[in-house]
Amino acid sequence: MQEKVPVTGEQTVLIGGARAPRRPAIKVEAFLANLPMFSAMSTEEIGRIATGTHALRLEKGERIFHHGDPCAGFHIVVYGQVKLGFTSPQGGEKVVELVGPGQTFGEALMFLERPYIVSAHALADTMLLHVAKHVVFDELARDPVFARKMLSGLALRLHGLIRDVEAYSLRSSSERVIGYLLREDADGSNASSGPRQPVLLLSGKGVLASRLNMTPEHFSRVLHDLAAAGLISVEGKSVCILDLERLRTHTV
Amino acid sequence: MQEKVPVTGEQTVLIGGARAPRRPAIKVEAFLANLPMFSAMSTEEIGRIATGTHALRLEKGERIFHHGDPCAGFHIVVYGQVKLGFTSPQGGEKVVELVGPGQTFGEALMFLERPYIVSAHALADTMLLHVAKHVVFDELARDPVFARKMLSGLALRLHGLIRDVEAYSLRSSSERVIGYLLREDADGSNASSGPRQPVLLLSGKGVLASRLNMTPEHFSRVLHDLAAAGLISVEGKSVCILDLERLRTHTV
DNA sequence: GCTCGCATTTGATCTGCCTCAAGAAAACCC
DNA sequence: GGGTTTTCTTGAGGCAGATCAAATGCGAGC
Repeated sequence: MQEKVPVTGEQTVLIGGARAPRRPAIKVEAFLANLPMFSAMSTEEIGRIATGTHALRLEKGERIFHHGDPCAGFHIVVYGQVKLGFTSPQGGEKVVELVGPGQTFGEALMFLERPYIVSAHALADTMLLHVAKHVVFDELARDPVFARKMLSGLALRLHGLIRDVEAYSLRSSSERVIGYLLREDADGSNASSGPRQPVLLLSGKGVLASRLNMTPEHFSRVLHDLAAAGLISVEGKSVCILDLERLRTHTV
Repeated sequence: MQEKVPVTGEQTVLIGGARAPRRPAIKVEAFLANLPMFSAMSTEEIGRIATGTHALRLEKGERIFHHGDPCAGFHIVVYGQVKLGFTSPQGGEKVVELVGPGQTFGEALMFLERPYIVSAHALADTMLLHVAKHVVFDELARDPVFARKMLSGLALRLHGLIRDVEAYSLRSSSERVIGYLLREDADGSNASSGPRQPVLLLSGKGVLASRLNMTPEHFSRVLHDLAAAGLISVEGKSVCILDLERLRTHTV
């Protein structure tokens, strides 16, 4: 079950609970203040947000919310990983988004009086902060800068989703895999110089395959083919890009 | 070429231009004030928005903006129809969205400092209002209610896009067609009672097929099959739903 | 280390949808 | 109105990727 930890004032939350000393503690205010969304806020404002925030700790596999649940606020990942996805009537699942530390999810739905259309599960032991709708709305009414950041946030999400739609509709599955690898590669420590670092696949290949809209079998084959063509090498969750240029221009 | 009509103060714009008397005239302020987005605004505020608004008239097929163009504001459709889509390097096109009268497009991109990723074309003779970014931003800084509406608007768009992703990834093409017909049917005059009105397909079947992520050929076949099953009847752009219940539960 | 359960790979086959091609029907345009 | 262009339909065949099934690898718990 989810463990709810109400957080007010300057309270410190021990990540993982007070009796597990190896897990680090965080100050909710400090954590919030470091997110882009809240970065321009005064201590006082952050304090007000923290008032409506509580921590959630989830074990691997636990459900955060489900298709049809009402939305009472949005979530921030402190550590761990969350998958958002829908389930088809026939039992199939499609992962829409993977959310990692420092990222948020569920903001958009706060503004629509509708239940969730996707469900969220923890893919690993995960800590979340849940920020209640009403403190967000209060702050939006008070702070135009915050409103602007919120708008940028949603716009960015929209942009990503449109890119996904593009990928799903006019790219082949190997192109989607390549696109994913290149993006992860660029996001990682391979900004420009030095020896190439391998790309670490976050989460299992099955989940990733679903995120890329293909079956695990097909994903495995695509990876195999790219390796056979000498473009990458795969070792467990670690993928080395052997020939960036050829990978970029690879067809079929 | 596009015809730009700067609009300030209480100016009246003759839709279609002053020398085409059969086309109705609109007052920009009045038109803006009737949009949900601006509905709560005072006359003064609407006036400020109108300051940054100009009218555009386009002929069928004309391009409004293109992949890569910078974004200077957002558009509102007064009459006509606009398609948003991307073009693949291999020449293929995918329609992401069809936008009709009273609807807006391009708001999201105002908040990202990035060029358009889709292009927009008029599918019919179309009149648009273009609202410049800066008047929107000024108003956002001044009016939290407007900010809230803008956020709702983006959230709604996001919601629709997620539904599309769901449809693309775990529905078959006939299910997408059925979903489209049912949605159009519900949006139209068939709220609940009376004899069933036929659904009018907006825009050509080719465009619609692309919107639903399938080839025109396949779309034609699906329509044919549904008609053969006695669920609908098709006559040009007019589709009659003969058996709503069976259509809802139709498989394959 | 060993065993169990799950994730991943590999192989064989199937199918939904696309492609190409050609005919029919509208829509457009002097 | 009649010819031209565009859109829509119909047919035949092909392919990317799904499905089903089985083998293999691998980490967690003991």
